[in-house]
Amino acid sequence: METVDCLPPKAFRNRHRNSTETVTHILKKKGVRVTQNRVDLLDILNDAQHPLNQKDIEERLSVKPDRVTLYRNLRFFVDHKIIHKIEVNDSLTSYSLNRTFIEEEHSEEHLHFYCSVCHKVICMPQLSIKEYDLPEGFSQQSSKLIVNGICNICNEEKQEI
Amino acid sequence: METVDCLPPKAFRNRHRNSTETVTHILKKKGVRVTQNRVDLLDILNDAQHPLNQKDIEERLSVKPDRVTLYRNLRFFVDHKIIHKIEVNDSLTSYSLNRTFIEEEHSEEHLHFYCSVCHKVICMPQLSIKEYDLPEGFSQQSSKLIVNGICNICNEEKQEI
DNA sequence: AAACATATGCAACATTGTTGCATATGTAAA
DNA sequence: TTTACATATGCAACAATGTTGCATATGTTT
Repeated sequence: METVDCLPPKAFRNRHRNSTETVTHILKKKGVRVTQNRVDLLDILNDAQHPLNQKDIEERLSVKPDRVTLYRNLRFFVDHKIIHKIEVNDSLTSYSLNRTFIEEEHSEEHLHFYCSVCHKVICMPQLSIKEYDLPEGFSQQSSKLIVNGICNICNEEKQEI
Repeated sequence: METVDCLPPKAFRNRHRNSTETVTHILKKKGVRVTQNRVDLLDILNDAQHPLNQKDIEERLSVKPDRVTLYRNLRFFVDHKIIHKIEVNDSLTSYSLNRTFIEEEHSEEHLHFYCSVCHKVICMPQLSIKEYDLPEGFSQQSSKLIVNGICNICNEEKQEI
């Protein structure tokens, strides 16, 4: 079972003043090259409070690398399990830092919430995906659960109107 | 909560000799135009024992309509809730006839299994998606659960080797 | 500082989704 | 059955995203 944990634990968030340091540490630990593009990309994902899609990331990059480079680095990080890919729907894929890698602790596969109003993806590591009794002969490798709905912030705004 | 039921109930499968008749009936009941393209498309989905992707469908069509027409009709049927769209992952979308529409009965949203060996999507209407207690303020509209693994047939074949 | 493996940018192409528009076809009314 | 009209279709074209090959730039190790 693949492990996923996309929200920064509080302890972790406060411990590191300098995101770039942390991110560089991750890359070195993994034994891959530390380049500006990669550090920038991971910095952004490290700072994010929820998963970001490729556009979100591009918007936040001060120095924009070639589209292909960003694409390749995202794939590279996914392959190296440094970031986690969340396929929300046909046309939306989000990415988040895989913090289990840093924390050396494991969390179950969990639910991802997609707000149909603000289109944010919200990671809910506290909600593990429940088990299902598959029919005889079927074996499970991984699972993904996307819940569509309205998030707390958009629900509040709706009330105010 | 959207209702989904992709596998033909046995009673239903045996009742109709002529798929085209059934399919024409569906279109008429919905009050939309009955065209050859649409009947062919629904025929294929009606005959299928598991959800099909656009390529699967194209392969089975004896008379191939324009790519755009197939695309438009798939979207049209999804909008009219005649077929159900299953977004398996980034690059794979499958479609299945929405039999709840014919049967006038409802089933909960359920699990879809994706076999990583044969790449088939298998519908498991007997496994309803379990409920989750979302955090305060979040409301749920729909959900989708894709379980990746190895299906019964591919597991059997693995044993034989 | 040199040597080498790898990351990057660029050009190019593939796939899928999408729109506009002229023509063909299904359907309902005469 | 024919006519009239709304809608479905095919075609051309374009957008977004994913992907590869290759020359050049950069990082890492010695």
